[in-house]
Amino acid sequence: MPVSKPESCDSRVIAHVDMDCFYVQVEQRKQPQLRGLPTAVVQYNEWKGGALIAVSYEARSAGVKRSMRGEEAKEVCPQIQLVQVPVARGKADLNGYRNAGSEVVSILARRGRCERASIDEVYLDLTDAAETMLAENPPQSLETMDEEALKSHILGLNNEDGSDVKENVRKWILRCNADHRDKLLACGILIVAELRMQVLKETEFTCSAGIAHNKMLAKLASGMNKPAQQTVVPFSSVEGLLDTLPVRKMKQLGGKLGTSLQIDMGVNTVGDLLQFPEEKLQERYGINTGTWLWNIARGISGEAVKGRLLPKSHGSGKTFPGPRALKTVSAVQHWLNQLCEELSERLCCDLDQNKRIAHTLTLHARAYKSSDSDSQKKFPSKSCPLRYGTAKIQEDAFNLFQAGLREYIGLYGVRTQGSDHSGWGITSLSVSASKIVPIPSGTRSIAKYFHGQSTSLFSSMQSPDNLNIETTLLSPPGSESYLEVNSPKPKIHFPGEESWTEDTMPGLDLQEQKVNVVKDEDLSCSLLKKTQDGFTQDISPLLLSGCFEQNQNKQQRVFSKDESQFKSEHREQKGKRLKDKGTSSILKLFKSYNPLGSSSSPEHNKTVQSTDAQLTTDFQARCHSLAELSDVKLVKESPTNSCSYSRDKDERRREAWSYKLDEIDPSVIDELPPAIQDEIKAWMQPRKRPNNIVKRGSIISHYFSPTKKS
DNA sequence: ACGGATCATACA
DNA sequence: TTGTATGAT
Repeated sequence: MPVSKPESCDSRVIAHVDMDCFYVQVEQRKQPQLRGLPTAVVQYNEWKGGALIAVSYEARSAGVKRSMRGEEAKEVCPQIQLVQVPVARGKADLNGYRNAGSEVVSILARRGRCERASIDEVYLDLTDAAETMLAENPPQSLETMDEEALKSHILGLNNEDGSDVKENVRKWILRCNADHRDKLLACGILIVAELRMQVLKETEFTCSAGIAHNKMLAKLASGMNKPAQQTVVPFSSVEGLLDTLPVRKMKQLGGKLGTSLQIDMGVNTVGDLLQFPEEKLQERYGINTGTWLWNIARGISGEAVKGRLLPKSHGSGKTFPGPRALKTVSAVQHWLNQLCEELSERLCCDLDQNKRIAHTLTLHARAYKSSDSDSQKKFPSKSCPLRYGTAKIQEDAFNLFQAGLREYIGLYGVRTQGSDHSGWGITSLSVSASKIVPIPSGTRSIAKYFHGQSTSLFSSMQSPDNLNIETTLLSPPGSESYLEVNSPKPKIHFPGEESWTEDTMPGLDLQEQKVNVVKDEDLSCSLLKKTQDGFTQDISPLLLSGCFEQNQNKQQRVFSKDESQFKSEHREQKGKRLKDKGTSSILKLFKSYNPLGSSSSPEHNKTVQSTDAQLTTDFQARCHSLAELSDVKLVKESPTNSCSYSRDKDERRREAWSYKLDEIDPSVIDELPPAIQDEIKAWMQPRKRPNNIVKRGSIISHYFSPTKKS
């Protein structure tokens, strides 16, 4: 599982920053009267007071532990304040925590490459910042030092009794005779201390950090002194640290691999690993894992800090434990609809804020069958191309579920028809969106060029007639749904499944179907909200014009053209772009290259036909997605969920932009038609000069301000 | 048949 | 590529 990578440089400065009981802090910021009190965040209050998912340090002192139930926590600590996770659509809603995590990331990313490792953790590569500081402003020259830096814990620094600990730390940091690596770490201490103070000042959240020469050690260190402290691992203390460290404390060794090391190899501490030759470990655990084990025993870990501030996938899921297992297909459909609503909303947020499009929709489910205890894991996950629009995602997810169900039932050769429903149930459902890529850079500016903003579009699109056109496509509940469910036109093909018919499609009991009405208020992109609020509409033109066009004349679509047609059409559009104001010429362009054709066709194949050698599949995929985007349904916004940050919205958006722009893959541009390339290059020109983020932001806002033309 | 909901990554 | 398994928080 773990893979060893060559150590790129043995004196990197890596930090791991971990928020302290993050969910609790988020809730305490919302309710400041909870600060300082023993507090826990709990979800699903129905059963035994709900499960604790975050516990404040005051509560921990009182003996409250994570994965206690709420009632249990009350027994141990009667004064404990239990705060429930927000619920939306009948499930836990973590958006508040995600957004709070984004606030933190945007601060921590200021001094070096930043990798968002989870909702409340990041890795930082501060090597460059530390080297720069060492060259220009070495710690030795410091006359004052932040209190926060002085509170650092430095592993291996012996604190003799009676000696002033902070004074020792100060001396260690200022030490002139330190080797280069220690000096770099000293700079890291100062940088991280400053970052943590900025986080506290700007978000009111405390965090802990580890500072070391690689990710593994930094991660290890960040957990050693919590909360609100930082720990440093100098090179000289690595051996002693690992020697007595239980293997399961090491990241990646907390599961089966760690257990195997203990049981099969008698390895209890990381130090115990040292006695095994590399070949022995490779022989037992494979070449990659073996090498990795041999390296980590020596404190070697070459894993790079990835520059990634955003998640690579979005998922929405829910479990239905035991008695709450879903027993009817329409119950499954109902919950799938809820999950897909949430997913769709988050995809819209991502598109709005980060200009990214997801390409793959995946459904995962778990099922149990009472007779077979092992049947839990076997429900297959299925995926398909992702089409934007809540109703489409719902439709596709449901089809994926049915496909999985057929396979699952086939696997067990079950043929229950109605009678034997009691042994069956779906115990978990989740939908996720992956393969998220940035929108090709030039497209937006070009689309913007083609149509000026038209605020009037909004009102027309929000008129009731334009809403819920697609909801009728969803099979209605009740008996009709039954038929639909049990003899579906297989929209997704699975090998070896051709022979299945409705006779062998028994499925779950349906007699107790509860009507699940597709709600009229759907959730929409915040881009609508923002524009209504008078905020910038910077990404709107492409989307809105696409939606507008779809609503105007849905049938008008063009399929399969070759590249010459693609190009000539582009030239044509470019020639008369002024006349095209209000229609989405660029979108037509992209649609014409949608290899899957119109989404109104129920058939979407799993395999993309890449017969067209002119364009790379990557570009085709992007065209496809852009075409699909035009089908986004526009509807009213739910008041419960806004995906914008709570503060400094505009500023953060701009920050997100400068980050994204840096990430544009130049090769993408090369794949565009020459004429478009020119436009993009002209557009990208100015931002090459400044290396300063503030300056860059202003340039970007110049180019993207809705009031100016590019 | 509860540690729930999300994420990431390696491997076949 | 898709689906599975593992691991972490």
